[in-house]
Amino acid sequence: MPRPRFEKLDPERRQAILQVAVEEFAAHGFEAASYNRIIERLGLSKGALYYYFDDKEDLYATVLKDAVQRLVIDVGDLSSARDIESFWSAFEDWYRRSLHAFQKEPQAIGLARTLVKALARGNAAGALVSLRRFVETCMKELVARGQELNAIRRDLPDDLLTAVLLSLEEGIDLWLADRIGGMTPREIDAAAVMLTRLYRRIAAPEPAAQRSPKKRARHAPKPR
Amino acid sequence: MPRPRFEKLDPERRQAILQVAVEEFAAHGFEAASYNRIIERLGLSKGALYYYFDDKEDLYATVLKDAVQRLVIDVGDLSSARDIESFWSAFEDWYRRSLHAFQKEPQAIGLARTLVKALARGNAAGALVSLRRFVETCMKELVARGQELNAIRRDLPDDLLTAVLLSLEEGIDLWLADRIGGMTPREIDAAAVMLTRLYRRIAAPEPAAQRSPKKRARHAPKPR
Amino acid sequence: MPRPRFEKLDPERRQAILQVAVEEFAAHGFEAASYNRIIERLGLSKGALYYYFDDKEDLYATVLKDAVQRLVIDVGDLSSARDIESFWSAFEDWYRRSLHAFQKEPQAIGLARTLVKALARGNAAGALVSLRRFVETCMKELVARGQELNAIRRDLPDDLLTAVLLSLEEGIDLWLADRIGGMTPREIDAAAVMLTRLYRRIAAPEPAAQRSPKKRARHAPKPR
Amino acid sequence: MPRPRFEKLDPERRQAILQVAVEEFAAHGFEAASYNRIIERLGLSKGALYYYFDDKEDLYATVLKDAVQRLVIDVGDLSSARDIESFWSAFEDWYRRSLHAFQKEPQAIGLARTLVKALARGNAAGALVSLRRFVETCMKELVARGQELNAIRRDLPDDLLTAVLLSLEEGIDLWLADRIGGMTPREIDAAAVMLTRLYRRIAAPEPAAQRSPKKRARHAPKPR
DNA sequence: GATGAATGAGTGTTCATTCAT
DNA sequence: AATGAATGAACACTCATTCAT
Repeated sequence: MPRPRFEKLDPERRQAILQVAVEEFAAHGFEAASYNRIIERLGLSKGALYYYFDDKEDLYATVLKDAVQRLVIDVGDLSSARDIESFWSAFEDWYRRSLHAFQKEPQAIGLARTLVKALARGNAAGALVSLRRFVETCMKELVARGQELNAIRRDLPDDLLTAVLLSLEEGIDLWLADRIGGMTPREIDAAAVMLTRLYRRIAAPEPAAQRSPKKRARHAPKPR
Repeated sequence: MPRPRFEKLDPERRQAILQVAVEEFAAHGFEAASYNRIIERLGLSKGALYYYFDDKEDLYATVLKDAVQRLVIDVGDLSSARDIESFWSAFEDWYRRSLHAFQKEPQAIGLARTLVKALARGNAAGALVSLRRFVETCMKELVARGQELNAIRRDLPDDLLTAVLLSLEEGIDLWLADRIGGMTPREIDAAAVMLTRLYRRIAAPEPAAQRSPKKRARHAPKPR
Repeated sequence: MPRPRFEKLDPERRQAILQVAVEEFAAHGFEAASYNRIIERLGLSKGALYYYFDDKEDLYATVLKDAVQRLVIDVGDLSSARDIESFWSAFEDWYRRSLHAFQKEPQAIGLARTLVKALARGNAAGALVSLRRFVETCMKELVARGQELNAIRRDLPDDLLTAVLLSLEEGIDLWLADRIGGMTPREIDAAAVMLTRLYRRIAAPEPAAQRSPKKRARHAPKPR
Repeated sequence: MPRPRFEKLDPERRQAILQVAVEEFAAHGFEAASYNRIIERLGLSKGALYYYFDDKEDLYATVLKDAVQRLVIDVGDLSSARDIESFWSAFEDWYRRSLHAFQKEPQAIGLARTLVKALARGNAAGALVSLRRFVETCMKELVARGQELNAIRRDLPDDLLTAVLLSLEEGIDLWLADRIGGMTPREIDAAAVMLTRLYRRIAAPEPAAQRSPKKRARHAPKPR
């Protein structure tokens, strides 16, 4: 399903194909992207791309997987965190490195924005399935680790927390897309701090236990 | 521009048309929705729908406007708030009433999710323009009022705050879409409280001034 | 065929209908003109125009006939001409008066341009037939009278002469359309003179007999 | 833009396509011609013609360019003319050769008639642009050369002269369309002479200087 | 007399995909 | 291994015209 002999292509050609595909998918999303347009822009024959990829979806999945591999490297460090602050500073560190990576290919941000929608499609039947599993796994591990350390709340339904974090990412990406290209390294560092705090705001546990119980009761009766 | 003689149709027929259109747009978003499919599912002839609507966009705008009128009633109460807590409790109240309204037609939540994307299209030239202006105005007034009362932060770039709030709404809608249909009134009340707190988390000002400055400095160096 | 009860309408309403129709046909020609657009712009019901006119073609024919009646008044004076010069000066006089008439409704020039093409259509089956006969008759009489007086050549096949004169009119109309609106009465008089001379150039007999016979023989052996 | 891989088709097939397209465009003009009808008459699938041509306009432009290349060969000889008579006899010579060429594919005359209208369309944005430039250049050079030699008048506004010459061509083409197919070579030679004289009548300078000034004044007061 | 809802074939164009070579 | 010609359903949208009321 993924891609049979695409791997054997010389890397240069391979990159060229992925590059054009990234642009198309980033600009229009999966559904509205045109396989034909990609082929045309690449200047290769109609059958050629079908020789490398089963499908529009297969190409999309490949593009995504490639981008993920290049950009979202080493999320794993988070597992070394030992308390709340070290968890979030590890997150911030990873996020900062990610932003720097993204700055080098800003159109990949557009790609990331399409991800959520594409994975949500019920018909993500083919090649996207494994990618979705991968993303979900990463997410779950990150959340689980955070919850272990009391860095991430437990009071929200799991899928709501997930949905909210993903959509937050989407909104941030939308905002970043137009700006990251023109940012200085300094500004990117600052953005990483600022945006991490956004994630933390959403994800952190209720302050209840740490503050006076009265106060919490006053303005935020517990859900459910 | 909006819709010429559609108003005069007997309400039953009118609702039937809007109902099918809502389903299509909610399921696929504006771009991917098929005017043809709507016609087909309604069982009427090709030109018939064009007799009522100028355009695919016109139909979409009509569907949206109709939904907005039925569902997003009286946001205005927020302006009566006098301090932070009354602002958020007014918000919560409005949100709860909205959720109850949405429960009666759960597919409208899908519609709402398409809104942001559709309005973002630069070419929202025709019938959507006034709707976009309306939504933007509402949003701005709400934020402005909140900031006046110190209920909403001022430290984020305006457009980032907007983007984040809108995407949060999208994520919540996605989560709600599958669930709201089966909720009891009680559960809806609880959800309103819980979700309002999510918005508040994102939107509230930094606690800095109210707490000991050291604490803030420890885990959240100010952005920029 | 022509139009059943359209005549009974109060003149104001009648003129309004014709006015809009003129604009549409002048702007797009018969084929590309849209009956629907005319109806829409008039703001009346779909069936209404079909109540007055059998057909798109019927409306077009009516519009033309009306314009002809208002604008091409009294060509008849030409028959009073007694020699070559008086023929052409009568022509010039008529042409000048026509131009002044056209200046008051410049869009009618656009209409005139569509005439030739529309009449040429083999399928001018319906209402256009009588109009075509009328135009042809006028033309024939004018040419016949001119030939009687030796003001118009006899050496060309009849239909070629006709075709050439009509197309000349078309070219001139095309040129006039953009300009006549902004002309002073003086300029219109001058244009009438200039343009009459164009028609005369094409239509006048070969100078042969009046000049030395050698010259003619040298460069223009008679056709057929 | 023009046509990508259409050139590589085996000439037979290529000609078949162009032939059908010529017929359609010649019969209806660009706007009213139906791309669908062409496809249908060719018996190929919907997308097939779009494989060869970007557009309806692209097909039309291709058809025109092809016809121009085969038919309007070597206008250039006119530049060798040294005086009035040699200018017009060169013109006549070129015209005769053109007519002989046209006789072999009489429907191309219908095509030529559509040319002017199509080029006049303001939106001749795409493939037609270069063709329009070519035609305009030819025309301008011809007129300029004629004026240099005093073979062509200078007393008319440029655009009027152009409009009149083009429309004359249109009228002549209309007349020729039905007849050229059945003409003998002899008749074609005669027609070339006759028609050249028509062009000359329109285009030649006023005889003023050669005759007594009184005479001219009598029947033709100068325009403007 | 007059309406206006309805028709359905038509327009040009794009789509992802297949398959004989 | 690779091509590129071909497909045909789908797209949004317009057309002149009809007919029950």
